[in-house]
Amino acid sequence: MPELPEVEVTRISLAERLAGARVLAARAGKPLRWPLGCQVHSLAGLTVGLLARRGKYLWMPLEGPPARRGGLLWHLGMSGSLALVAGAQREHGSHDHFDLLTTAGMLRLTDPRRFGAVVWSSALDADPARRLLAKLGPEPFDPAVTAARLHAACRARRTSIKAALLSGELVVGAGNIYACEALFVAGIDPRLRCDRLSRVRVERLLAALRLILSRAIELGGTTLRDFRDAHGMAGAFQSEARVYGREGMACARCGSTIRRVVQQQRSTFFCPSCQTR
DNA sequence: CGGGACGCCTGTGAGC
DNA sequence: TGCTCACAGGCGTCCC
Repeated sequence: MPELPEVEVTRISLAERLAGARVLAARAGKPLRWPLGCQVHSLAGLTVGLLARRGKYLWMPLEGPPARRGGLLWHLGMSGSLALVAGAQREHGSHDHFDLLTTAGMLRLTDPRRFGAVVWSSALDADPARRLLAKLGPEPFDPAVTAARLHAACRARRTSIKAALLSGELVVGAGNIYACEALFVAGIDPRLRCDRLSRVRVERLLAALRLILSRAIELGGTTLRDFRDAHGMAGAFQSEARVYGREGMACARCGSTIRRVVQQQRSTFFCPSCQTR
């Protein structure tokens, strides 16, 4: 589910509520992608700081005495979501794999496929957090990301532009939905080799990506099935998708039939007329 | 070294 | 109705 917009929507819906809250207890359910890396009871007594996002990860600082302080790095995987759970619903279900009971409510990670993770790290720039974030590209809204720099990065890669976007090494944040949608807006064939993109087309792609990601955040993300923000609200971007999931349907812009191809084991949707090589 | 396939895990919908 | 198969929002690891 969660690409950058869904993770950012989650962050926004949680940050103010949790800031300053005290951790009362924690509970781990079935194993997630990586082990937690600390004892659940060692989290009690720490104070939640301001939630931050890096790529599709959330960083939750946990303040306390120097020997105990650190934070939790969260990832929602394919099917994860975070919710502030009301008191009456504290009984956990079979897909609820991590609970953080705080003075501001209970934060619960629900993740049927368990590709997500919650990992303790003593600091964001210490392992294991440092290692997990080490290969991430720059944030798409970072002003330091310019068309010129993105173009230079593109010229060094021979894979398809779709695969390059998904890798998160050019810029982080685009997953399968937003990579497809941004390439549609930019009018670029997803099969085009990264190093063949002209400077002007890279400029259009960067603008399209920023437009799509910011619009998705405004709309509360995309809810295909599971995604909810921390208050249980579904996103609405799915109704603005122009190509993703629309194989065989008419392109809203030109009427051509939307196609699906497979690139690196992932579906890619595109309009064969609007998107060119 | 870059690039692509694999595997992790569970649920769902389509087709027979 | 019940079975099997394809596919699903991510990403670290392995192999060529």
